[in-house]
Amino acid sequence: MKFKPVSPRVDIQALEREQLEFWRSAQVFKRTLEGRENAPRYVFYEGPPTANGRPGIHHVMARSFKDIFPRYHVMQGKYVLRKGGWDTHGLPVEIEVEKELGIEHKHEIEAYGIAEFNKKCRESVLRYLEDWEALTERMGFWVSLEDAYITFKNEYIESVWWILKQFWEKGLLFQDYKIVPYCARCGTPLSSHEISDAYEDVDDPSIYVRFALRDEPNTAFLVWTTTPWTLPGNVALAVGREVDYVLIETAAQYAEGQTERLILAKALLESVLRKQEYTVIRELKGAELLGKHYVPLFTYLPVAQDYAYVVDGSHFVSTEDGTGIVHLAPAFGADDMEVARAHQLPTLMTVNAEGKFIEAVTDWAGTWVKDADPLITRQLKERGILFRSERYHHPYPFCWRCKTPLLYYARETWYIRTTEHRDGLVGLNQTINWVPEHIKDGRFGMWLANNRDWALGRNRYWGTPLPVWKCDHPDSTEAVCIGSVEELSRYAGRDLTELDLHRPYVDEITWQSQDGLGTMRRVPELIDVWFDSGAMPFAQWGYPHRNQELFEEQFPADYICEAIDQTRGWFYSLHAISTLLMGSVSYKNVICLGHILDGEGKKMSKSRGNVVDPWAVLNKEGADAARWYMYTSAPPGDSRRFSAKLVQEAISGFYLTLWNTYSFFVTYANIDDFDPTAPHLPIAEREEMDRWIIAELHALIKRVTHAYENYDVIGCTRPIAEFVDDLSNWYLRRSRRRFWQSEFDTSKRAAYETLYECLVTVAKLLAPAMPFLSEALYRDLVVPFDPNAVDSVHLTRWISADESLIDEKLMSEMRLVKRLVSLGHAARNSADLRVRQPLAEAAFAVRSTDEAAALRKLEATVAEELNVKAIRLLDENSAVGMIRYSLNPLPQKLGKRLGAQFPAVQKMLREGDQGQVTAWAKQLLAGQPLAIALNGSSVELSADEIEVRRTAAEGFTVAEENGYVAALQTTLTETLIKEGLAREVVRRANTMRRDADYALSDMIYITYNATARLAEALATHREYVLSETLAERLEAVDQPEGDKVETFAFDGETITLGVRRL
RNA sequence: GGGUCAGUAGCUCAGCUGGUUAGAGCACUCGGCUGAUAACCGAGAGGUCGCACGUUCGAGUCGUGCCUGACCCA
Repeated sequence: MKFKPVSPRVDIQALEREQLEFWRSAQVFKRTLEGRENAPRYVFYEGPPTANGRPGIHHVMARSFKDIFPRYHVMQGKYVLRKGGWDTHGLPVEIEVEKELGIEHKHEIEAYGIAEFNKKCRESVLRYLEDWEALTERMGFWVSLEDAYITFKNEYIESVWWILKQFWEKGLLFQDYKIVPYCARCGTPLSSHEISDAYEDVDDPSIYVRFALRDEPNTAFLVWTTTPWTLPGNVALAVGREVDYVLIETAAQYAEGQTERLILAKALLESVLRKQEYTVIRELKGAELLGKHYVPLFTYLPVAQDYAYVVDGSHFVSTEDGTGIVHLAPAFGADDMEVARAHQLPTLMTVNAEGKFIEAVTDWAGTWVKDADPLITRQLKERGILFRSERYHHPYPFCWRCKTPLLYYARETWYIRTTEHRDGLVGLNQTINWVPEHIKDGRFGMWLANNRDWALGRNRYWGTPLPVWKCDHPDSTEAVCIGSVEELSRYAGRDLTELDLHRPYVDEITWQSQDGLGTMRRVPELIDVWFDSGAMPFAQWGYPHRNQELFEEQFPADYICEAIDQTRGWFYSLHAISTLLMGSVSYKNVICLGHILDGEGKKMSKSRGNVVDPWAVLNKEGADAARWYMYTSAPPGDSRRFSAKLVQEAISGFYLTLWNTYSFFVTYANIDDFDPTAPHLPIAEREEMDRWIIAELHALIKRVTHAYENYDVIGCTRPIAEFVDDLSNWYLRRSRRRFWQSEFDTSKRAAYETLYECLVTVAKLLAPAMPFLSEALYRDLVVPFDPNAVDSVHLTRWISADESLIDEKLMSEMRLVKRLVSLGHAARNSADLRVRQPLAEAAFAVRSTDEAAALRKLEATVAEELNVKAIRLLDENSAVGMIRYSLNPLPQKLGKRLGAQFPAVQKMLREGDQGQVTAWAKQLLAGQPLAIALNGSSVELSADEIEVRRTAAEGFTVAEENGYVAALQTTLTETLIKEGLAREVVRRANTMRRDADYALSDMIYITYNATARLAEALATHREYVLSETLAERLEAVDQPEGDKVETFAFDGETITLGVRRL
């Protein structure tokens, strides 16, 4: 039986499509579960994307990282369910539909009809589902999309309701009046997650205004604000109790004949008054100002309580900017509201839900508050209240979808009391394995430590309705939280199984309250979509109404992976819900990905036009290459650049090297009819080179396995590339002769077996990372030959390393040999002696007797690689004059011991005269300690504290590096020269073979006509030339002829060669 | 404005708890090798390790401050 022939040029697209076809027809993904029903579980949770946009290259990245560990654990024999999911609710969806419908305001939606609007949302949300499914399949991400959870499904919502009811019953779900970032256009508060990316630098008004003291003539508090529209809502001023203030007198006229007096923080005097002249009348502490009344600027609203006086705001009043006196409008600021509550100050709601002034604010009624700013400022100026008006450049939050400036605005909304479980959140986080690690105690840990209650309510349409029903009678406090459809049916008194659990249908469900006062109606709010996704461990199974056992075995997740922006998004919502509900983590390991940048390191964005189309990459470089690039280019948590060029480099550096090794193997194995199923030669009986690459192979298995167990993606991948480089460019290069020798002896067999084992093992190690190439290798190398083999590499078991084969000694010996060979090449290069010219001898100096032994053991490899007849060790005597010594005191040892004396010792040893250094060196090489005089005292230095290095003396053909030396015998004898000439001919003949497109095993007939010396060389080395060129005949003729005839001139000789296939 | 991470050769990245003269791959130049390779081997060129100060016998590594970028927050 033959291996399937492979071209040295791989068609990646064809290869990947073949594997996809195979996976599809053989249902390989499905079969990863079969027969494993009782196997240990490995649990992966899919963070649901929203399919109302096309997937981008960053999704390829996330999906690559999501895929690799489940695949590995499948190979470890685990049962790995991978349920997909789609996030379908929320404002982004609504905004898309609003755009389609040409709707700009919330009330238009109600006019359009909530039922119809939500229907559109539902249609829009899976619009690009097919793109997502196609991309997911093409890149080889194995996830079950056919039974993906969808957050708008009734079963899903019902689970979410159940969770909320648990919180309700524990008193964790509550309503409160709070200041929230509010989008007046969308008519809904935004959660802190949603205002994340929303700050933009803008110019706002910056005005200083006078608040005249009620009881002190000519005197005013100087107050600064960037939101003039909040002034009509002012009820108090705040100062810092300990802050130093000053009362000053300026030149300005407060009123006719009265000089103005102002109060402000001392620290801000200069920055506020600038060049204006003033006199300090008095200094005072903030405490002295408390309780002082001032004249309100506006009195649009009737106010019953006592207000307009100075209160203590020590914890938020700063003297960084402004005047140190802060104006308080409880309806429009969190600090403001807190203080107002403490002092029972009124909250003046001067602005309606659309962000416009209410009727009572007669001067600007109906005006959008931001538009009112200049109007208010002008009025204040006219009234002589304005002290100064400027512009202020600062970041201000905008609605992330509609770009309307957000208002901080008092709203009654729903919260989850996460703060009550802060310790649990923090403690459980400590048990999670975060990659990169710093997220645990950094971004995520600090967020948990400063936890705030989760603002849950949203005043919108397309989302999970908050399942709380309240009695509509003002005197009633009756309220109930519904945890299932069945429960709702009970209250409603009819079967609601078919009810769509969205607005407006759930809103239509009402019933008589128990207390008989009124009707139970659902509260208007929906919940934050983040709650939807955070509930997925439960809701994806419809728990607890359905699939209870399934939930239990699939909770918590072993592994999740998303980009870093999910820290306060999904990572948090998952963690918070499972902590509050179960007292458990919901994931044990998490990889937090950095963002993807373009080839220039710029952020990718549609507006910049630098977005990479994932299909362009998948259809050209292919999925494996894209995946490999993602895995190897940077640690997962770092942001990384992405371009087709970078992916291309990943291919040529690794993919093609591996492919070529594979193609080499197949080519020769087929010539020799190598049978991989025949009993293999025991490793111990194979050659040094075989045992070495096998040792490297098992060290690789160990390393990669360890990395997989520790979620170290770079460790899972980069070492494989290093191994393949060793395999191709050292093992194979040095072993080629064994493959093409004619006799099928033990050595040849061992070489085939070794290379075969390496390729098959690499295919398995590579399977989770490069699912396509590894599958192709496995299916061509193993499946046709082994009747017991499963048909997919992804169904094979992960190999474990055989420790007994990891011969560390041999590995370090080979490292040495490679290094010495490298030096030998360098020496040849400096002497201008090409490798085809054989030399009599190469001599090496090494650093220890162990190394000397290693060189002797592997000298054949060195000799062949360097094309020298003999290898010799340089000892101290034979190297006289060729080598210089230098001494290197080892800082790690001596630095510690000698401390401040070290530099002097270092100088003395390094810069001493050659005679002295040579004497010291010989003494140290003999293992004797040195005693050197330093500042009158003697310092003893032992042999292991100083490294003796040999360097090449000038004028010799030697090369040196780190104490290793290679020296060449450069004298050329006639014999060596003739051998060199023969080799020149061999190389040219072989080039002609290749140009003539002969098969590797074709025998040829060579005719030649050469100058005398060359002809002599060919006669002498006739056998050599015949065997090296696979020639049956080599004949001197007058007119060389054949399929190809060429004339060459080199080294003063000329030859005309003709080759003909026999 | 605060936090986290990053800043090392033209590009992509290694550099462990401070320790020798800072490395690799790609790209470039020159030379070699080639009966698998879009390879490979050798040499060359390319670095104020973001900047400054400090701790230390010794700092790419530790500390402080600053600059730049990304992300998260305000």
